[in-house]
Amino acid sequence: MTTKENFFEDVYAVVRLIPEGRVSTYGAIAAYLGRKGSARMVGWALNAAVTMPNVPAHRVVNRNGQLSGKGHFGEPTLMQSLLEAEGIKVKNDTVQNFKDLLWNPQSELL
DNA sequence: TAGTTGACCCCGC
DNA sequence: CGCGGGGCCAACT
Repeated sequence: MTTKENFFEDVYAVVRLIPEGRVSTYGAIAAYLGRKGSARMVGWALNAAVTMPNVPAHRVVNRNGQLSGKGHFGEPTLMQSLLEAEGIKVKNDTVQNFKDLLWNPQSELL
Protein backbone atom coordinates (compact mmCIF):
# COMPACT_ATOMS: atom_id res chain seq x y z
CA MET A 1 0.00 0.00 0.00
CA THR A 2 2.97 2.20 -0.05
CA THR A 3 4.81 1.30 -3.19
CA LYS A 4 2.84 3.00 -5.91
CA GLU A 5 1.67 5.85 -3.72
CA ASN A 6 5.22 6.47 -2.71
CA PHE A 7 6.23 6.68 -6.34
CA PHE A 8 3.41 9.10 -7.07
CA GLU A 9 4.21 11.24 -4.07
CA ASP A 10 7.82 11.28 -5.09
CA VAL A 11 6.94 12.57 -8.54
CA TYR A 12 4.68 15.21 -7.03
CA ALA A 13 7.43 16.29 -4.69
CA VAL A 14 9.89 16.85 -7.52
CA VAL A 15 7.35 18.58 -9.74
CA ARG A 16 6.36 20.88 -6.91
CA LEU A 17 10.00 21.76 -6.43
CA ILE A 18 10.23 23.11 -9.96
CA PRO A 19 10.85 26.86 -9.64
CA GLU A 20 8.45 29.28 -11.22
CA GLY A 21 9.36 30.11 -14.77
CA ARG A 22 11.20 26.82 -15.18
CA VAL A 23 10.39 23.50 -16.81
CA SER A 24 11.47 19.91 -16.34
CA THR A 25 11.40 16.72 -18.37
CA TYR A 26 9.98 13.26 -17.84
CA GLY A 27 13.34 11.65 -18.35
CA ALA A 28 15.00 13.87 -15.77
CA ILE A 29 12.38 13.13 -13.15
CA ALA A 30 12.34 9.43 -13.98
CA ALA A 31 16.11 9.28 -13.69
CA TYR A 32 15.99 11.18 -10.42
CA LEU A 33 13.49 8.67 -9.04
CA GLY A 34 15.60 5.78 -10.25
CA ARG A 35 13.10 4.74 -12.94
CA LYS A 36 15.53 5.84 -15.58
CA GLY A 37 14.14 4.81 -18.93
CA SER A 38 10.65 4.49 -17.52
CA ALA A 39 9.64 8.03 -18.29
CA ARG A 40 6.20 6.70 -19.16
CA MET A 41 5.56 6.08 -15.49
CA VAL A 42 6.25 9.73 -14.79
CA GLY A 43 3.58 10.56 -17.32
CA TRP A 44 1.20 8.21 -15.54
CA ALA A 45 1.97 9.81 -12.22
CA LEU A 46 1.36 13.24 -13.70
CA ASN A 47 -1.89 12.00 -15.14
CA ALA A 48 -2.97 11.31 -11.57
CA ALA A 49 -1.41 14.62 -10.60
CA VAL A 50 -4.30 16.33 -12.33
CA THR A 51 -6.38 15.35 -9.34
CA MET A 52 -3.58 16.57 -7.11
CA PRO A 53 -3.56 20.32 -6.32
CA ASN A 54 -0.31 22.23 -6.06
CA VAL A 55 1.21 19.97 -8.69
CA PRO A 56 2.35 22.15 -11.60
CA ALA A 57 2.28 19.38 -14.17
CA HIS A 58 2.31 22.07 -16.85
CA ARG A 59 5.95 22.66 -16.00
CA VAL A 60 6.77 19.12 -17.06
CA VAL A 61 7.37 18.59 -20.75
CA ASN A 62 8.97 15.93 -22.90
CA ARG A 63 12.60 15.71 -23.94
CA ASN A 64 11.84 17.81 -26.99
CA GLY A 65 10.39 20.64 -24.92
CA GLN A 66 6.99 19.99 -26.40
CA LEU A 67 3.80 20.20 -24.35
CA SER A 68 3.00 16.53 -24.77
CA GLY A 69 0.34 16.46 -22.05
CA LYS A 70 -1.46 19.65 -23.00
CA GLY A 71 -4.42 17.53 -24.09
CA HIS A 72 -4.82 16.22 -20.54
CA PHE A 73 -5.30 19.54 -18.81
CA GLY A 74 -8.95 19.63 -19.72
CA GLU A 75 -8.30 22.39 -22.21
CA PRO A 76 -5.48 22.15 -24.76
CA THR A 77 -4.67 25.79 -24.22
CA LEU A 78 -4.52 25.63 -20.44
CA MET A 79 -1.00 24.25 -20.25
CA GLN A 80 0.41 26.87 -22.60
CA SER A 81 -1.47 29.60 -20.77
CA LEU A 82 -0.04 28.53 -17.43
CA LEU A 83 3.48 28.43 -18.83
CA GLU A 84 3.16 31.84 -20.44
CA ALA A 85 1.68 33.13 -17.19
CA GLU A 86 4.97 32.24 -15.53
CA GLY A 87 7.00 34.01 -18.16
CA ILE A 88 7.73 30.96 -20.29
CA LYS A 89 7.39 31.54 -24.00
CA VAL A 90 5.52 28.79 -25.77
CA LYS A 91 5.29 28.60 -29.52
CA ASN A 92 3.62 25.89 -31.52
CA ASP A 93 3.20 23.78 -28.36
CA THR A 94 6.93 23.99 -27.80
CA VAL A 95 8.80 25.78 -25.00
CA GLN A 96 11.03 28.49 -26.37
CA ASN A 97 14.51 28.73 -24.90
CA PHE A 98 13.69 25.35 -23.41
CA LYS A 99 17.30 24.42 -22.91
CA ASP A 100 17.83 27.51 -20.80
CA LEU A 101 14.64 27.03 -18.79
CA LEU A 102 15.30 23.36 -18.23
CA TRP A 103 15.41 22.52 -14.55
CA ASN A 104 17.21 19.32 -13.62
CA PRO A 105 16.53 17.91 -10.12
CA GLN A 106 19.77 15.94 -10.17
CA SER A 107 21.76 19.08 -10.77
CA GLU A 108 19.75 21.87 -9.19
CA LEU A 109 18.85 20.00 -6.01
CA LEU A 110 22.30 18.64 -5.64
C1' DT B 1 -6.32 -13.85 -16.29
C1' DA B 2 -4.27 -11.97 -20.16
C1' DG B 3 -3.80 -8.34 -23.59
C1' DT B 4 -3.45 -3.54 -24.82
C1' DT B 5 -2.34 1.19 -24.06
C1' DG B 6 0.19 5.14 -22.33
C1' DA B 7 1.63 13.07 -20.75
C1' DC B 8 8.42 8.75 -23.19
C1' DC B 9 13.18 7.84 -24.82
C1' DC B 10 16.93 5.58 -27.40
C1' DC B 11 18.94 2.86 -31.07
C1' DG B 12 18.97 0.74 -35.63
C1' DC B 13 18.05 0.74 -40.62
C1' DC C 1 18.45 12.66 -42.98
C1' DG C 2 13.58 10.17 -42.32
C1' DC C 3 11.15 6.17 -40.48
C1' DG C 4 10.46 2.08 -37.50
C1' DG C 5 10.88 -0.88 -33.61
C1' DG C 6 12.17 -2.07 -28.84
C1' DG C 7 12.30 -1.18 -23.87
C1' DC C 8 10.30 0.38 -19.49
C1' DC C 9 6.48 -0.34 -15.45
C1' DA C 10 1.91 0.18 -14.22
C1' DA C 11 -3.04 0.87 -15.00
C1' DC C 12 -7.21 0.03 -17.76
C1' DT C 13 -10.51 -3.08 -20.41
